[in-house]
Amino acid sequence: MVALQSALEIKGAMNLRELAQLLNLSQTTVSRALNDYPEVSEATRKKVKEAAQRYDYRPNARAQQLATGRSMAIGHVIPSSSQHEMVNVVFSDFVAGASEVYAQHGYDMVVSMVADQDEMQTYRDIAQRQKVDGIIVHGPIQNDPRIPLLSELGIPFLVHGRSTGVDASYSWLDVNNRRAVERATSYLLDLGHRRIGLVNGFEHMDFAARRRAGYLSALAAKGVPADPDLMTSGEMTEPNGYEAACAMLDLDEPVTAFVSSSIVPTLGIRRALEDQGLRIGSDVSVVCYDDAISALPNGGPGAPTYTATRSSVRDAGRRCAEILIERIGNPTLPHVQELWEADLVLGGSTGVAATPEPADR
Amino acid sequence: MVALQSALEIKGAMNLRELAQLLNLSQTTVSRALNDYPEVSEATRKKVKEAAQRYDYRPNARAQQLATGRSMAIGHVIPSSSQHEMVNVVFSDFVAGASEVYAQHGYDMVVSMVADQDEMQTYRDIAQRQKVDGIIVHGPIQNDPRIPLLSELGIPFLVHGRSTGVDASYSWLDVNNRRAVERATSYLLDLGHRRIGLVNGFEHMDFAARRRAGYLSALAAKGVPADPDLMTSGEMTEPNGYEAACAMLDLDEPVTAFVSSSIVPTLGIRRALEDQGLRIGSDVSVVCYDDAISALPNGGPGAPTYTATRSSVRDAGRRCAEILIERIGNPTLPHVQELWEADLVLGGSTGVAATPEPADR
DNA sequence: AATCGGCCCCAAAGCGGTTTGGATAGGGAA
DNA sequence: TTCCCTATCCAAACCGCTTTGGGGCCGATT
Repeated sequence: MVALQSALEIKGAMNLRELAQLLNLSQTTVSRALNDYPEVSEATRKKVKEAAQRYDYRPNARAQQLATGRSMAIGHVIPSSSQHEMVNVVFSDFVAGASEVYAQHGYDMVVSMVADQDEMQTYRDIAQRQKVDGIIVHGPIQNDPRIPLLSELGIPFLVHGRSTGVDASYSWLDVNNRRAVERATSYLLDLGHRRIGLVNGFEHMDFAARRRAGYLSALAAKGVPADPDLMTSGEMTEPNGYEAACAMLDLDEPVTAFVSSSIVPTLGIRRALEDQGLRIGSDVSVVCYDDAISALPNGGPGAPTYTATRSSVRDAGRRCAEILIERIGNPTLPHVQELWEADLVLGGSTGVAATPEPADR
Repeated sequence: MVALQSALEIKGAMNLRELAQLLNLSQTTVSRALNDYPEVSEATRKKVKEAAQRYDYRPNARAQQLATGRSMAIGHVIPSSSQHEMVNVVFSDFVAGASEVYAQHGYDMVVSMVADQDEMQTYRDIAQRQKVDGIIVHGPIQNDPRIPLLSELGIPFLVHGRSTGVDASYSWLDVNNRRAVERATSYLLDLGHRRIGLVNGFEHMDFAARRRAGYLSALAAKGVPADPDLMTSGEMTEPNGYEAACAMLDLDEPVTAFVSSSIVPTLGIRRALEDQGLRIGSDVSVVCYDDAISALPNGGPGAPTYTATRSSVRDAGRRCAEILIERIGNPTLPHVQELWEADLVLGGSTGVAATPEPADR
């Protein structure tokens, strides 16, 4: 006893065998007592749990994982190409939501950021080496090869977003990006705007392509021709928003309104407008896609709230985690496909078009 | 052979025993061949590696972890209290840097976001259950209890930042926050500013306390009294920057310059200045602490580059990962303590004080 | 020819849990 | 009293890999 005590002090950790020995019980019984199996008497269970508490016994996770066949971890692979798109700001809020749910269910989150060319290999590795029990796929592109790969590998996964062009059925959670931007654009058209600039993310990304489609569809519905000069796509950064806005404001027929893909490039758009002495809302309207990021909220004290299509990426993270955990528990469940509608929140950044005359060149 | 083939197709994965059987070799030999042990002939090694390749064999990570006693993973625990401080923007860039290095060394990154009251338990759990081989401590506060805890648990760890008040020696990497802000403040004083506002993060965070100390020290050196009205601390968000700036601009003796803790609140400061029709650089000077965040770079096309103390948080992430991995390899190494100096980059956001008269009340 | 030392390879024992297939004892039914 | 059943516990197998401690085999040494 004393020997064990001091061994404990030295080792700092204790294993099941030692604990069982200490209690004069078998490992089986101790394990069952701790895991609330019924074939242990209440008296014994109590004794065991008390001892576990006193000696601060915690089962070795690695051994547990091997024995149970579960890793109790969920993988997030982030391609480094989409670092600017994903990693910053948006991704971290998503992760915050997801990990909340993971913690509740005892899951860990393993994040790999990986170079593009290694990406498929990384998925293979993660799945076949059984590092995780499930995977969340971020930033799907059109015809995303990761989806058939993961289906083939047979590991539960969930796509945050969707991938047009992928035939197979899979689980996903997406915001209706097309509809959101369609409504935003429509709204601007209703206000009389005819020169509406789209500051989009990279359009090989599925969400960006859908947003573009929504933009075009709204224009088409009102019979307004699309103008390539009014559509840009690129990294969703502040400087990119600025440059795009400058270019569109310098056109012969400048834009009178913007649809922006995120609050971050919108900061750049605002800066461009200020440079030209234009006022948001009255001179030029801006609608942005608002992911409800905590560090950069839309609105707040004294801030002009942007008219925005809003959908919380943190909530999405939470829900994605829930769905995936459920699928891990029962992989034969039919695929979950959730399409969220974004709110269109009216703010002070939009107003009727200043010069309604369509300026016949 | 044919039977094994089809079994492979069904299972999707193959284990060492099966591979060994297929090759008419023992598991020992196969394992040694794959892991480049010398006691295997080149011919055999070649055969084994080819077979492994052909059957796409990958060792089960869980079994490997149990057998080797290493998890090949590094833990990051982020207290949810500092979500706004850490998780967003800054944290994700740090992680991007770190995971680059992890990938090179075959380590995985496990991230836990956890409620404050559970934090210590989480560390205990992670360490004793051996989920990871090392831990990076984020957002140290003054007298941070995590440091003695982790020392006691005997798991290699590295603090990003430092913790004043902790006696024991430990490994850390920090930026000289005090010096950086001291220099920034000094610079503003040299330009003739006497009413300099400090928009700081929460000052129980160690880095924020040090920055305040640097601010105060610069004032003291020039004999300028500190004014509590000119010092705020809080979340490093846009709205907070705005509110702090507004309050300081509304004082009887308003500020003529700001020292800001991050690019994010600086966005709010800029907004406050615009509201009052004040121009950055000429009317009011701003120096900010720039973590070189990719989505919100300082400067860029057409952007006024802020005068800033700059230090890349992504580089810090990279270096932290390197140090920790080294410590994991050899835990008896003396503690590494790296203090980085931040650059003071001059930009367009600072200028001589507009009204040099100290306004004797 | 007998011994020795490398070189290759193998069987088996871990790693630290969970889970299977009994064994034992005590209580109730016949 | 005898028999059976249930409640409780245990020894051993197992998860899939690494690593220890040999054991042949072969050419070289004496």
